[in-house]
Amino acid sequence: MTAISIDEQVTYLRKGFSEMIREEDLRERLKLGRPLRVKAGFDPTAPDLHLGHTVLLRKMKHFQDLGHQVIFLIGDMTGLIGDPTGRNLTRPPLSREDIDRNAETYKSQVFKILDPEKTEVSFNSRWLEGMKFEDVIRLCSHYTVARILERDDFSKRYADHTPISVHEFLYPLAQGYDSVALKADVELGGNDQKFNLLVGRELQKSFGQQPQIVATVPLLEGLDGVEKMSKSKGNYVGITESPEEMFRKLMSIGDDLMFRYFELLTDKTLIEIQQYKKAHPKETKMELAKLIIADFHSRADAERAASEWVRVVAGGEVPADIETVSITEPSLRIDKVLAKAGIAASTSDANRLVKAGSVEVNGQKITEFITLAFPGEYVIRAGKKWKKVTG
RNA sequence: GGACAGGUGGCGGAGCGGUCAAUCGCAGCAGACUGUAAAUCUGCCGCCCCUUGGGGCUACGAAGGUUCAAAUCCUUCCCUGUCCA
Repeated sequence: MTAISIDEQVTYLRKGFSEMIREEDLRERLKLGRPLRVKAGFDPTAPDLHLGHTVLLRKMKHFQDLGHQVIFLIGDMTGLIGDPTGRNLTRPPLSREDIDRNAETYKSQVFKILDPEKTEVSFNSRWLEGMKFEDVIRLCSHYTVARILERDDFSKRYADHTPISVHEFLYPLAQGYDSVALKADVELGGNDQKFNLLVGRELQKSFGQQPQIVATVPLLEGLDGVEKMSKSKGNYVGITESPEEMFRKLMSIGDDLMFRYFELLTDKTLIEIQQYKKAHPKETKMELAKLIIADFHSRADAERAASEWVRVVAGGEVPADIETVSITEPSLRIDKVLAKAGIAASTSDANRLVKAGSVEVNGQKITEFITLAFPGEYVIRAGKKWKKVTG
């Protein structure tokens, strides 16, 4: 990897970024011939990583492929503030316990993509926690309110009369200071992080360092194809999910979105993706799902998930891995069973499902409030939810 | 510190003493359709009880109060925004 030319390195790294500030700087930095310190910060809000995170992780991996040092920074301290990016409301701050637990989850998951040998895991509380109020004031003096307000979500919220708490202004400064503390050469982040990343450049200059190169990846749209993929929106595919679950979720995306996923989540070239556009959309989508799943499980798992999907969703047959719920009562009316098994949110909800004629017991559609006797075993379905109930 | 405006279901947003579990839009769920999805159409969309239609309970920032009756009126408090200082 060391023999590779600067041009080749830049070409390899540039692919997949939506913006790089500035490519000339990266070129210069690479000429130093030492491993670059490549930082990417993660807010410890998501207990599980999802495909949206992997767009960035894949780029981090590319730096590692070229021998650079990646710093996986967990923003445990800034998590206490709550990143205002992309929010039109103030985020609720996380508790210390939440943050610690989430951070551990991160660590256990990122190495599905990153090379542990070339990854340094760091926490920004290491330097932020010890700062005195005086230090904070001094840090704040490096930046002006007008410049902070340049950030579009702040100015939008301000214009919309949506509250902005003063502490939220500290977020970009803290994140920028992380780059100073880490002496970062490069910082990677999502498009929405551009402002914060640029603050890092400014602060590094203030602190007498060479400003970091900033590179941003596009934000991955969630399964709905509209909002960005996020845990809280529920439109995500978690990287620890089962192959079957991933398959089902990926097959539910819109046709346009699948090409976007090909581009950002697989190693297929743009030319190959063009070819896919001519193929059958369903077959293509299945291929996409298999490719993605193979990254986190195995090719065999992916194939298995595919055939399971064909059997269950296309064929309407009973899924292989349905959850079993046990009932202790000697007999229970169907609406109670639905609620108890988690198929319906409440018995009222179960009521509606029965009346809507969407409940099946052992393959038979039911229209009346039958009572199930236990001990016994029933396979119950309503919509896409299946449960096996025993007692 | 002062003056004004406002806080309604996951979100947006009606209602302004009874007919309000609360119009409507979005989101969500289910059914039909299909190449999976989307789109479209239909139904549902607080909780509990009996049930193909009813009954009860809890809700409209919080707490009190007026009234036969309040999301709707009064008081205090909390929160948000705007303008002035």
